[in-house]
Amino acid sequence: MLKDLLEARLAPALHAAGAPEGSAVALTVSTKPEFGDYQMNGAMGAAKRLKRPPRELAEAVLAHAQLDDLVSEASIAGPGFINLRLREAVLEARLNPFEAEVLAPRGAGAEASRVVIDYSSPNLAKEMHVGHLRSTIIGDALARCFDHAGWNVLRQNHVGDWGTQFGMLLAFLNSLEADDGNRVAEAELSDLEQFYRRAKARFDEDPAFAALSRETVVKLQQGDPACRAAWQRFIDVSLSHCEALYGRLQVTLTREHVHAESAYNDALPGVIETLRDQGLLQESDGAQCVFLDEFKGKDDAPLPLIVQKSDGGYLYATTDLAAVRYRCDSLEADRALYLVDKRQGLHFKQVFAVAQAAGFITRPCSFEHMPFGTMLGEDGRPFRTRAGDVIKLSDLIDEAERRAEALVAEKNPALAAAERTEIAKAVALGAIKYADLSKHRNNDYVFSWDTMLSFDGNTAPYLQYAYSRIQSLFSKAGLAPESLKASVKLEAPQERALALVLLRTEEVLQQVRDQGLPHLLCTHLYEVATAFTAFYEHCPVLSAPDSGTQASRLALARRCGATLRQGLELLGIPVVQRM
RNA sequence: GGGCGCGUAGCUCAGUUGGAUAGAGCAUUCGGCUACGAACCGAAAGGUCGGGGGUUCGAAUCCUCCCGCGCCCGCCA
Repeated sequence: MLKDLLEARLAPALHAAGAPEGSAVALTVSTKPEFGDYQMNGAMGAAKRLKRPPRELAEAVLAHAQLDDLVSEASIAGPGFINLRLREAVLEARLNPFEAEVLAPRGAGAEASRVVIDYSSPNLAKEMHVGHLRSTIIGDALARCFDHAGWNVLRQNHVGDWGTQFGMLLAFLNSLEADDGNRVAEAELSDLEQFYRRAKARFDEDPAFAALSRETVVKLQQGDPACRAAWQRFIDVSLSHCEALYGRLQVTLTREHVHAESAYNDALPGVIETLRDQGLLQESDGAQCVFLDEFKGKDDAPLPLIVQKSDGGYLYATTDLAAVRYRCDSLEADRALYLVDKRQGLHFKQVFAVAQAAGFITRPCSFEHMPFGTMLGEDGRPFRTRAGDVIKLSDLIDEAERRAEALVAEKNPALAAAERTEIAKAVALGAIKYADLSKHRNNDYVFSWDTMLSFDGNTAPYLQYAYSRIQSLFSKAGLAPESLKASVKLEAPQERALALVLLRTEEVLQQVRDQGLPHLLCTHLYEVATAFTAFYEHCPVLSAPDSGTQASRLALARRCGATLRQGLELLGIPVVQRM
């Protein structure tokens, strides 16, 4: 990375200039072009700690730094900024062997570690709805980013397949089958949402049925074979629904990534046992709880994590503790990321703390809740239909594809129907995902069809468009991008600016992995696309002044296209040749 | 009551962990196709970064106190 290259020279220089051990170089991208490419801010911070004039320390840093081969201009500005401008030759050298850096995964490199990513994790009792979108999309983008960097990624779809509502559903299923026979019941399951609603209605109206439901839960949990078989059938149908949606969304989750709640059933008594052995368990109002000093409730009262109900039943805290154990011991993860709604922040803080206290974390593994906010409608309230119902994911995708198709037809009427549909699907998918991924996940965000499908600004269609323009260059030139042998020679300022942005990609991906923030990649790709259009406006490619310039510009365009395609792919968004 | 998070341009959002004159995109106003894709580009205008105080060379960012909103806080997940 460019940044590493400079830091490797600046860190020793900062030290040699007298800065205390561990002083940050604080190298950042320059805020303005006149400040060069990168700026080092660390001299000022270090000077403060040394109580020395910052400019003087900055001068000492420059005196000690060996930068000549990398930097064409290094100057001190303001209170003690060090502004650096990289040599074109350095940029060119790193730009040209692009296949190795951009296209090929780094494989078992420096970061070859194992990361568990817990995402999507819908409840199988119901059909997937927009509430599952964020975890699914953000988690999948992160999984792709870690994959690309050579991590061993262990996707975990922690689906909800256990719990009280399954008693109700199974009881309802049984009653339908008693009435109508199996075939009809299968048909009923084709619309899970409606099935759930009907079961719930009966549960609320019919006390006998409610009682039956509760009995059914007990039978299920005791392992009654008939009950288990019906449950398994229900789960299979529900999982198939999920898989169909994952397919439409081009999400990389498959059945092998499913590690359901029920998979931890056998481990739950052991969790309680260990907690008891560790002396962490306390009974409170009949429930088994863990109280840790760091968690306080009202009036400094201790705040429990309840791990076993007074009736002996286990809770999701118990399951999550078992999952921590499994992910640490059996999966041998180095990091475990939980893409779960931010409302569960306290829950995970407690679970991770209890797991630590109980010794469940037996090896260095960082457990990280990656919270995200709620998807809101344009009225600022949680995104729902007019009637107040949750919006089914399948309906959302249908609507996006319908709108995208109309849009593509309007913008490019010349396209044949088949290609138009293909493009519309790519645009729809990009719109849905990018709308979500381009915002900081921690905040709630407002869902808007118009913003989403807009072709302007920081949107997926804009990026897809930039990519298709590059492809158009190559098809007009009548050559395949791979066949190009020329290397990039940077001359125009727009070429240089584009090169610089492209070479920042790895830095950005590093941040995405460190912080679990895919929106940083979105922002970066948008910068790539705008830098490309500036280049495209000012630097004729096909009608370049000479063949050398043309070849160089094509090589730069190719590199840019590869970065856009790769970047979008890491976000789970497809590109198209034409649109 | 306690805890967590949020509050930045009319709207939707960034802000690289304390750095230079706070940035984009929509929308608005103006300008650019006999131009490799105008599905584009350029320009203008738009701000007391919720408010006060503090820390220092320097604060949207850190500390503190208020205001407003959201969420969480013992047997749902």
